[in-house]
Amino acid sequence: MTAAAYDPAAFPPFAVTVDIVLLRAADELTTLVVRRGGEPFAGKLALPGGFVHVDESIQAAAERELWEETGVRTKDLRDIHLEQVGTFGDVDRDPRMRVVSVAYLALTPNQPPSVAGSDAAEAIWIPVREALATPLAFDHNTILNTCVERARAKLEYTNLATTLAGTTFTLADLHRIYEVVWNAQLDLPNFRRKVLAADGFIEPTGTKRAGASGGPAASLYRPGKGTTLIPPIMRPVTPSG
Amino acid sequence: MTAAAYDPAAFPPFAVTVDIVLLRAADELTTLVVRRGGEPFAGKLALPGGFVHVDESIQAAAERELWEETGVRTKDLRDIHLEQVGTFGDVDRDPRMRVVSVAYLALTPNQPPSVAGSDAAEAIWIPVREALATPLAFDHNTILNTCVERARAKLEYTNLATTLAGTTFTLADLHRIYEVVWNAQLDLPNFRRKVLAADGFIEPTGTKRAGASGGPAASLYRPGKGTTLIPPIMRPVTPSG
DNA sequence: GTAATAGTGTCTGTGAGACACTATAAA
DNA sequence: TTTATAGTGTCTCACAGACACTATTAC
Repeated sequence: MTAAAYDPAAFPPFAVTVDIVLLRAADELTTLVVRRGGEPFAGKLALPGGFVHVDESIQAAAERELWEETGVRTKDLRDIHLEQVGTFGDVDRDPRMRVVSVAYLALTPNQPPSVAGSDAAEAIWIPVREALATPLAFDHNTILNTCVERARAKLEYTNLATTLAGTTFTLADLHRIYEVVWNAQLDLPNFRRKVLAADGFIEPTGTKRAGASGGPAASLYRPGKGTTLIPPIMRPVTPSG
Repeated sequence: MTAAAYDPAAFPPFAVTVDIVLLRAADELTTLVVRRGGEPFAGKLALPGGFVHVDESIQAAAERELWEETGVRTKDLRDIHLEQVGTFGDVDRDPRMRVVSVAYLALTPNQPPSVAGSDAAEAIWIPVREALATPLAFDHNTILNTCVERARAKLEYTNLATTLAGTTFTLADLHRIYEVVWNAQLDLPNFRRKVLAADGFIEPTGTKRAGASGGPAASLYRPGKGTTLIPPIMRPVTPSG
């Protein structure tokens, strides 16, 4: 990084974009994609995203795009999770010019806010399984796969699952989220004990919520103050996801 | 990411760089820095790095810079570890223009290859502890800290430590590396059993190496085929690093 | 011999997983 | 009453950590 290299005429013309993998835990793990109008990859599904402005940080660009394209604001719902996952910069990933894309993982509760942004009319929720089986635009299959794997891994040792659960939730809700994201079965009694034993993971609200089809009302919890889970909740070996 | 946004006149002028955090486990965890000649931050220490060329991938740029600035080739020594950690893109991180930097973590054995690259004359190995206590150029303190934390975390559940150990090593060598990187004490007998029980972590070479000051000759091992450690080797709680 | 290191044995506490069981409420 | 869910109890196995102990080599 010598001073000479900073000659404005010398540096190569790069464009920098952000791409957002927004996930929610419906009946299965689901992500938001948009259908592309123009070339290249016209008609193909793509991750929501866009250019980083010259006067905003990359993180700010990710927040802005999340809002513009999906209607999700990071300030909503006691802070949506938005996390940088990696940067994808192969030479030919965009056929028209050199574009470096920074991928972000975003998580939202299963009751997503109204999708009302400017580009959001094109937004479609589809199962991750289905999206990965479809050829997406650019290298978005790789990006999606990387972000989903990150999300799965972080459920083990962080309280990220509470972001997918919302402001209040039952232990059965949280259990379902783990099963959906990991596509695995977890013993509910053991899960309860583990979660309750993990310091700072969740806090009791003192209220209860009646179930839909019989059974006692379940205690409601809210996310705890902690962020790392000690001990972690480990994925079953050989997950089928 | 609409087609109109691709107007060559419209996209903002970004420069993209890579910065390398190269670590080795000497008496303590040590990193390679360079002293800056020109402004800004003239005379300050900085991470080695440089511009991504327009015709090379970001990963390729990281490999090239690692070679040019530190003399380390990823092909050497059964593949030096080189891994993308994160991208730093605050608006004012470079006072002259908008520069987005992709940070890479590189690990090398304690016998570093001859530092013989073009810019390598300026390269200095200093303890990470010391580097973090020094104001480095740009946001390199943040980058260094992030990369070191990544390295520490990955020792838990990957065989990354073997990259710091070299082609052959004793269990005592590997033990020392964990203690140095984590700045913690680990019970050697238990460490031995854990490492030997982890499938694919290390393989016996069948040879032995005599110690420096007494004691029986120690068995030599080489890195195993596996990459993930099951079960993981957990850091002691409240590490002092 | 003494000192240092390689390597083994063994005990204890904790936690993961399996699963039986009780309690409560809707239909 | 039946069915579904909330929540508890308990047993077993595996492993982490502590630490005593033996074996081998340099000096």
